Amino acid sequence: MQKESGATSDGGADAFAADLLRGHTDTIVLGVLRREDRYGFEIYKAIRDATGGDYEIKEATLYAAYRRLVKDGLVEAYWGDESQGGRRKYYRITDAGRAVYRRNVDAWVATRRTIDSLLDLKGS
Amino acid sequence: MQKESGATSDGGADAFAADLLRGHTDTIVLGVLRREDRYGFEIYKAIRDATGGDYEIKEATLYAAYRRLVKDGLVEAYWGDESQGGRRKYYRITDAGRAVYRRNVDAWVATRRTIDSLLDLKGS
DNA sequence: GTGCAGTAGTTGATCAGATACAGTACTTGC
DNA sequence: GCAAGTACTGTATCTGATCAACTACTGCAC
Repeated sequence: MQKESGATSDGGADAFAADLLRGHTDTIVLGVLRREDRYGFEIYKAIRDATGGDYEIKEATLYAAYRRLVKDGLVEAYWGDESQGGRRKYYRITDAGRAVYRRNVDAWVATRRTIDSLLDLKGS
Repeated sequence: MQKESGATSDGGADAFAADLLRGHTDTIVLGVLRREDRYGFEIYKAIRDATGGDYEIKEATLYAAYRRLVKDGLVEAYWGDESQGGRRKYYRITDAGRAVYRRNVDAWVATRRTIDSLLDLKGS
């Protein structure tokens, strides 16, 4: 964060730092997959669109997250129908993934409360 | 994050990952200093106590943050009265620091909203 | 029919923040 | 005297995010 905090300088309208979501990427991906299987690029677009486009998790970041999630057994990957040409790798959340997701949501709620209290923010 | 996500394994009661606050440390420190000057260890204790003790930002993390904030001109450091023995380095927030703090709080609110919507959390 | 934009996936190098670990130095209580 | 707590600092390492590049296919405009 604070890449732009040259304090007196800096060009004002900084599209808010993506670093602020750091650590939550895995949970966000699990959250998207919780409803239905999706392929990588689709998840990328879903996240980008869900935030009105002013925010995106970079592709490289997401593909790294997929690798991590597969390695940890939280999601499973399988290739989609390639007859149409463009290959698509789909991801499916596992039971272990759902369990971790629930725990991470709880952790997020706790984190949110912690930061809010440290910044003296009560409601929105 | 997810250091403990051995999925099927892992010992359950993981005190929530400090990594989740990653990127917010500077803002939290500025938030503490916004009211009055404090010395390093005092800020550490304030954060630790404010979260009921189940969470802490490690000393090394905070001292690294202080260095960063001073370097960026967001806080100023000065040595306290050493006649009493124990040396204490106090930190004072600058005008630039207050400006960055306000911007970062806005960024945090936006981030919070973004994650909430991605995780389908409406209220608390 | 070539080039370009968009879709889709992937990798290697690098950066920065958080942490572990280790250390210095002083104070207080036993 | 010595252990525990206060207070500050530096170095090394880990990890997640990002950049920059790459492969490969599709569809469209020129």
